[in-house]
Amino acid sequence: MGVEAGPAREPSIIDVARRAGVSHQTVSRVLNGHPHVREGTRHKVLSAIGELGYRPNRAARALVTGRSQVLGVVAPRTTLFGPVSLLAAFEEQAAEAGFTVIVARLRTFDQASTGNAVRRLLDQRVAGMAVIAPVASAIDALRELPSGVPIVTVDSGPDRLRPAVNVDQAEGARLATQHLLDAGHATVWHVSGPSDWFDAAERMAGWSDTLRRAGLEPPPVVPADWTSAAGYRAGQLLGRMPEVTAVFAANDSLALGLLRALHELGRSVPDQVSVVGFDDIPEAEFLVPPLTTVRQDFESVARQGLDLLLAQLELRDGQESRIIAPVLVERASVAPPAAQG
Amino acid sequence: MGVEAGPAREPSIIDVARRAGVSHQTVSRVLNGHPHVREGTRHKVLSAIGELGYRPNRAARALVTGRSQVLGVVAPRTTLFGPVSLLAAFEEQAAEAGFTVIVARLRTFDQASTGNAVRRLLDQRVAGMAVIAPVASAIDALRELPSGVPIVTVDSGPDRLRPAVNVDQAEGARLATQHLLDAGHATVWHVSGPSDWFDAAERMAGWSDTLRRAGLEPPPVVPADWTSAAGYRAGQLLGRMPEVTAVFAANDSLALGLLRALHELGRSVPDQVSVVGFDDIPEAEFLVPPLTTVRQDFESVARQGLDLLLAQLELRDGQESRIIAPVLVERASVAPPAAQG
DNA sequence: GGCCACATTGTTAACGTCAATATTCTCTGC
DNA sequence: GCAGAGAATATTGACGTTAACAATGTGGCC
Repeated sequence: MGVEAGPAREPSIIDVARRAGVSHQTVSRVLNGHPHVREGTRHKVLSAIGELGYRPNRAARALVTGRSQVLGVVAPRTTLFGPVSLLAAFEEQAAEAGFTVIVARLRTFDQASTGNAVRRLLDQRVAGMAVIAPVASAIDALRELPSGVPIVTVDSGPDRLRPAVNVDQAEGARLATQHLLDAGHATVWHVSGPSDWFDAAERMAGWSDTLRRAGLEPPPVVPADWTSAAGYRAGQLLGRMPEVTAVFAANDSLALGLLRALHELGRSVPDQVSVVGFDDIPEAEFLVPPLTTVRQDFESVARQGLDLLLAQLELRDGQESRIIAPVLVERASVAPPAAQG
Repeated sequence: MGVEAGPAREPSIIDVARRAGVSHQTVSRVLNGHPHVREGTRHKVLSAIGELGYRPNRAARALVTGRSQVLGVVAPRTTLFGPVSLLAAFEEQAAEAGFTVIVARLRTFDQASTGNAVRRLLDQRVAGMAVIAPVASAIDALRELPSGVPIVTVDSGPDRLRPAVNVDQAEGARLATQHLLDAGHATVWHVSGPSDWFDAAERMAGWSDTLRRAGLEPPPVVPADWTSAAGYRAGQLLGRMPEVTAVFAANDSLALGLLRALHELGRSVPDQVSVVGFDDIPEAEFLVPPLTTVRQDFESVARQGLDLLLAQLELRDGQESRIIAPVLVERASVAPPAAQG
């Protein structure tokens, strides 16, 4: 049957054309769903493709069209629940929309690393970029960069220059703080995230605004980072202050460390101290006590971010920034303050 | 100065050549570090590259060479600490080695989804693939697939057919179990992960082997998945059994749920019940009590996995499977059994 | 039955790069 | 100062695809 024993080159559009008895351009038309292909012809081509196990060469396609079906994502190199969830959701949804995703990981958010990450993605000729860089300096670095491609910032704070998708962090903080006030607490203390993170700043702002709006002067913030260790230290501090009856922790890991410190100090939660976290990590429900917290819908953030990016790519409408509302998840770590302060 | 107002086409190797006053092939030689380029020429080319902001077109390069600097990873679509850490480490190290990584996420591990994921990566003409699919069925699916490219399985169990990198899960379980026995417990109970996961099976095997080697018949396994919810349910069961004084949980999330249940049942940890987890999630140290657990070095797993893959790509030595030893992290959740059982 | 419109197919020329093959320098040795 | 051997550079031709354009077929209408 004239079988050549070649070095197993992958079949090309030409091989398919030969087998189907048409020109390679007709194959291309079938591949790209162009009109004006007779049904019988289309069928012949399709079966040739099947028999040969042909798969289009994306490099060749990208070369000739100058476009790629690749999206880049800049994401922090961390195992924090928020960024991880968001990234996974974005990757999954981009794949469903037919895009390939490449990720540039960021260990630090300084100008140089951010610039390098973006350049790496640009080197890959990505069609567009989503930036998950929840730190102001990283977003600033973007400003300096000659982009050339559409960029969306996701969960990285509002941006006057680019479309952005964000969870309303301040609103989440408001929900948490107000919930504690509504339970009857005289005021609410706050253990904050690292101050250069946008979410941390917004949560802090939402917290203090809520207090002020209730006619209260916010107590001093306990600064921390996102770790349980920092939460533990904060708890050792706050737990020794009898006037502290309600604490809003900037995320669930902090709250977890806080709970441990309060426990060690013999301060019962929620009887003596109420605690609210942020994120709703899968473990939150099973802490002692089950943690009241604020949930962010990362699926939705990812979907909106992708949609925003695609809107830019396709030059269609819907390029305005979007805000996602968080939601309070009530569990057992909040109660009215004990009668005797 | 003869500036053309074109549609801002990206500069090509030809533009660089023109600017440097050499042929495009010379530019190519400089780009690829070939010998026989005069120092002065190299310098001219390099500055032309800088002035033009030229970046090589990878699509063109991939097209002509038939190779790509892209690695594919199949990874579960989850926020579990283990897979997430491993994936992040692999991505980072691959990037350092000059490779681009694309990830195919797996929601379920059945033959069909695994096949699709692999095919998606193959469509992208990846040079090699790392598979993080800690479930037997997924690894089986690989066997059916015409690969064409080197594949390494990582943290997915030993594989007779392919090189693999794994943490010695059984050894980790042995460390945990033996540690509890050494503390004086009569036996050790086990809350297992989902039985189709390789790690879960190995940890169970390591646990029961250790008991048998100590002359003990393993008590019934409490089956669970990886979630805190399942750990909580297991704890409600085990906590009611006075003879249970030591529990090895297949991961830290399970242990966390377990701790809550024990706490609710008034069983003190570690005074009445000792608990050991697995993974050493960042929160483990701040649970009540701080959790003794087994740490896996995912950085190292990723490094070995990448190295194994590159060894195959470059047809060099070092293609044998590798095993990474886990390590016991002692904290406060283990103590000798109470005097009165 | 001839002509026109349009549907269908084919042909040719890029896209940017590297490999293979020429060509032109630049020495070295005598 | 000329041959010959390399070194250094240039020229040409793929790679697999799509776009632009050219060519052919097909039917309807008068």
